[in-house]
Amino acid sequence: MTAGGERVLVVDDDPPLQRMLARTLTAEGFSVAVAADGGAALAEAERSLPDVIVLDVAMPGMDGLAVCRRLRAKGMTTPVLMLTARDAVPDRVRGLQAGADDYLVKPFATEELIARIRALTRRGAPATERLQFADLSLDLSTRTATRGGRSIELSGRESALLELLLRDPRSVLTRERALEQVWDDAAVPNVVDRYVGRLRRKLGDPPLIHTVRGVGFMLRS
Amino acid sequence: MTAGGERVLVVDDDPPLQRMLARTLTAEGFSVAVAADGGAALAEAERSLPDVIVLDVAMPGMDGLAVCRRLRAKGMTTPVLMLTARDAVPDRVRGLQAGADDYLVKPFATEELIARIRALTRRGAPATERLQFADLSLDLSTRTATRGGRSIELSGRESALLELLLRDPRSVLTRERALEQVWDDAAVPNVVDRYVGRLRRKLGDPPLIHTVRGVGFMLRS
DNA sequence: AGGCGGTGTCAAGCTTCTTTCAGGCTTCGT
DNA sequence: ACGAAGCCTGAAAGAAGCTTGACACCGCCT
Repeated sequence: MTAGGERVLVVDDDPPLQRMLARTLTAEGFSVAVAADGGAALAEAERSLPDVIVLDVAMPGMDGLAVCRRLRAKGMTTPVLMLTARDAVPDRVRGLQAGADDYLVKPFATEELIARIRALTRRGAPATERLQFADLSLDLSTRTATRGGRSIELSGRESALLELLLRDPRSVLTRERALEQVWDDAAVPNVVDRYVGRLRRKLGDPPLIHTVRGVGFMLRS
Repeated sequence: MTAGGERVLVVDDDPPLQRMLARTLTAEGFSVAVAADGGAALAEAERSLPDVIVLDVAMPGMDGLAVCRRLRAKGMTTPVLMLTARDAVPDRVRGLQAGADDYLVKPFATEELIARIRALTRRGAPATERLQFADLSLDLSTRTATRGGRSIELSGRESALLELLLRDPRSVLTRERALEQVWDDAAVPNVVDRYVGRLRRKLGDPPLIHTVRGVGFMLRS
């Protein structure tokens, strides 16, 4: 919305489509970066922290679903718009479950693509780098938490979980939601407890992460 | 699913579809309210602050687009999922421009509806459900009561029982009703007394829970 | 190869919650 | 004032759920 326009990362392995998207989006005032495969996409997403990612499902190597899961696992919540050639419902569902925020079937009208990107940037948290609560803060780009001046290195999962807690302090994070957001659906629920434990130890006293028995965990002073 | 499921407002003028949606969503753990036209939808949305609104585009009187615009004009940012029978792109674009967050074309797979609702509820600020009476309030999602600024952690049963009292203050809650609502039918009636006792102790003075001898208990200042 | 950090699994130990019982206490009717 | 009925609460057993140490596995770097 500001002078430079929102930054969009386009991930697609098809050069003509890349060019088309880049041109269209630029013309609409977005500033566009392009990545041609999953690995490049992850690297670029972490480096430049775009406002939206437009992600093709079908790619050689790591496909769009995997890229999206990896992003979420790293704790990135950047809105993802998934592009696919297939229209079968199970695929659409899988896309959303992988953590995508929206879904568009090829071929699409460019107007619609733009409207959807706008909808995502409008509602998405503006790619905040830093989350805070009480004397705790978390820098997502470096995965470093700070508590009372002391800085604490976190692993990917630890940071993703803490982020989830920080995005909604004083409200309960259920195991289900944590599993869904931070892990791929196949993990055993206990893994959440395990990581909560690690975070508690790392974050020190007084405790900030509270258990709500039978429900989940919560951040509160 | 989760203990305090997300609240969904379904707006549709077609009773069979209403029923279908209500049943499906309830089964998935959402708590569902239904409105049959635009006016009712706006009123209900303001009253109950749902977590997501599922909105049919085609309705007599005020249509879905208008409802959505009115919501946004009032400053409500509740995520809106628009339902439509038409698949033409211009309509989809108009929906998103009216401020909808997502769009689904009828007929749709219920799985997909659910996946999309989940994707939307993941972001929105969780309008927490809060019950109040006198200087006492209760947040169901965190099971925390507040009395005169002092916050009090409650266990599952304690919170459920207090909820029941708070939903109907100044009217008598019989043991039978409490057993029926909070316990499975097999418990001995004395459990209720036991829990009333605990609540009284936790909530402190002056007492709010009064005994109505031979009948049950009541909330009153 | 070997070491290392990060991750996922399991099971035992521990804490907290729930329920029951029984005896003391209060209230009500006579 | 007395007895009966009903209410309240301490103690303790049992259940449910959380926490944590130990360990296996993986990918990565040396």
